[in-house]
Amino acid sequence: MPKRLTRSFFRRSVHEVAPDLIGATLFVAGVGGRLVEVEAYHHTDPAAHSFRGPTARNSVMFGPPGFAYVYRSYGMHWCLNFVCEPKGSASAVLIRAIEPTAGLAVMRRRRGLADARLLCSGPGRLCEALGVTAAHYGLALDEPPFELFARDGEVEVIAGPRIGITKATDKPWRYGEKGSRFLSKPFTPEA
DNA sequence: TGCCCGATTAACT
DNA sequence: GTTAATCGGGCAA
Repeated sequence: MPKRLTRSFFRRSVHEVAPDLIGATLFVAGVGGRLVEVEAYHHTDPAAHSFRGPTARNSVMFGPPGFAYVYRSYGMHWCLNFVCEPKGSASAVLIRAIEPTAGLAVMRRRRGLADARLLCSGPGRLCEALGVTAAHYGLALDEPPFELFARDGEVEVIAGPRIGITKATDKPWRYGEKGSRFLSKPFTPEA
């Protein structure tokens, strides 16, 4: 039986937590699956929402680790992050893709899609499939409706440049499960 | 107050 | 490969 992840799991460097999340299991109200793609955002990183200091939108990032930071992207999608590092570090991990394992019927209905591969393969897509909205902003990740379990067994983690950003694009802070069919985009093979 | 643009997605050509 | 959809945050004025 996989071990349940508690808040202390997130009290480490975002660059340690992010790869450790690959292969972990996330459920939101019983719907979810295996995390196969995440990105790390440190407060010293120009691409991070917390880079310019606290605002109404990012305030939860400046709080203690183990809580959900949810924001609206492009005026139409929700994106889910896990706050990491000791309180005040304002660093978080963006959840980018999930391999669906539970609640497939619910996800298909919410997404209006049959193909399991496209249900959760992107930050906006997985929030729609899991029903994540502003209502989840600031909620603890070790309490309902969230359930998080550590990865069980071996997982091959690969890193690469982050997606959809214009700053610090050279940093290899996107992490994923090598060869997964559920990534939002494949990892480019190293040169 | 106004303007620009984004940690995206789906539907185009 | 390109682009519309869609709107709040952040910064300039």
